[in-house]
Amino acid sequence: MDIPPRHSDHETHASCALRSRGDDCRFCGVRHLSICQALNINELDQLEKMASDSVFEERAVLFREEDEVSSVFNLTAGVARLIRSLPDGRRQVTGFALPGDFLGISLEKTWRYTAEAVTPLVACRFRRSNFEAFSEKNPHLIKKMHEFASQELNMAQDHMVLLGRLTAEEKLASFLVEMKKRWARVAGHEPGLIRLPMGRQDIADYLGLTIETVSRVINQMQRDRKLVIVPDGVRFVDQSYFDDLAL
Amino acid sequence: MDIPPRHSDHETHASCALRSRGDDCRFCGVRHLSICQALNINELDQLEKMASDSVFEERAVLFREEDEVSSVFNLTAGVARLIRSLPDGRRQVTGFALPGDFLGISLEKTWRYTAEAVTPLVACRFRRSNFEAFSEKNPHLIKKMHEFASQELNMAQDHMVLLGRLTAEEKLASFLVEMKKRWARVAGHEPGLIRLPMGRQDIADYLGLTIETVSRVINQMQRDRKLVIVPDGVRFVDQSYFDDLAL
DNA sequence: TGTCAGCATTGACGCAGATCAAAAGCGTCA
DNA sequence: TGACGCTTTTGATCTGCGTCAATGCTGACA
Repeated sequence: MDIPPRHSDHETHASCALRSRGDDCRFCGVRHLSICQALNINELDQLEKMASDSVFEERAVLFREEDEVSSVFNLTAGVARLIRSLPDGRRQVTGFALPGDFLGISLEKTWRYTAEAVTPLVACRFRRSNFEAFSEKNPHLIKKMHEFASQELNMAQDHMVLLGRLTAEEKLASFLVEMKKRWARVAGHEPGLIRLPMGRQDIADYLGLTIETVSRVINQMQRDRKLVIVPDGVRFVDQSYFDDLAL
Repeated sequence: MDIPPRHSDHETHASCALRSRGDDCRFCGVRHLSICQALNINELDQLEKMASDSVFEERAVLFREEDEVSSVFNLTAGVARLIRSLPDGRRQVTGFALPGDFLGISLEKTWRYTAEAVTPLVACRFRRSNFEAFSEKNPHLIKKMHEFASQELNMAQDHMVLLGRLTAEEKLASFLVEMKKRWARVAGHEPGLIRLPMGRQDIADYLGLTIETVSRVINQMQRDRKLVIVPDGVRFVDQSYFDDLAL
């Protein structure tokens, strides 16, 4: 796969999501979002020596549920879906990983979910053994990882409320508001366009709905002039409608 | 509230669930289950000096969502429900805390859920500031807390699958199997009786169902000779039925 | 420029579980 | 012992979302 060159005209455009570490952590575009924020320049240098950039094309599998955790990843560009599957094929997307997100926070031996690239994707990769040894020597990195895990736990609990108690309309509204906030964090400002690189099926599996219901609800929102559907995302027309409905 | 005396005849009986630390962490009945397992005798001594036993009666609130985290808790006896509420009164029980569980693992400033005693309850209580200072000096405690948080994150992800993708019957089966496993861990052996100290409404709010559906499904299971309903719990008759259905 | 494959959308219909309502247990206390 | 309050159970009915099926859209490639 070819990595397109960097652009600066539009931070949130798909082709620009591919920013890599560029072999120097000091200039990493997602450092301030990632666990690396816990490290000083020296530690960053050390960590950098263990890192390698990994590139995945769309649909590529980063790792599978039950696989041994041989590497951990710091996402620098692109989007991944995190999936738990049932034996009969039912799927639950437990989350979407965005730039700055860390995969392997739990330091367990085997992965508990599958990660697949939703878009072309770049990740800063560490061998698990190296990373664990490094974190062992840097307690404030562990602390930071714990903070990240706590944050994830919060999001997981929010998601339980969504799955257990919200209507289809509320689920969609919450999802769109969540994506808006998360992209804002990545871009550093509120985006006009809410990028939705994942397909309707992924959204359905994230929200505990069917693809038909997702489609119906979003299109109804468009008919009701709450949003407009654009290629690769949506644009809010009536922000307060979403604020009122979202979790 | 009076704390009934200790019994030894039946570990899982309600009245015996009230075992406290007894002012000496070394003899704590839940040490091997709790984060304290990370500590050696010296550290345990130090921590003990900061601990105080807190007793809550049934229905008492340990803390509320949004409250400042002034204390953290190590549950030594009893059961608590952890609740997130929506403005309109809808509730999601995000979990049940059993002896050995730690409340406040995330070290955040405010609680993200409400905790209420389902049964009379004893918890080992630490002032947050003390506990945080202590953990700062004991990296392996942080590591252990991170392990516990990771474990919770796993359970949360399991629960997302349950909420998003399982049928009512599968949800109930999964819940009962989960409670059986958790009580087994606390008791140190597989209990014949699966204690369910929480009411039907709590179970419904945990599983994303209504109380009527919970009641119907459990009673149907009894009619189908899969289990028998007894005071304060259930007893499996057809274990393989549950193993097949559960997540 | 046409064909094809993979989504997404739309419509008709069905059903699992919600809602509404009533009755039955069951522990507490006078 | 009986009355009260709370929880659970059961029944009847409704409905939000799933299921099934067809059609439309878009981008890739010949």
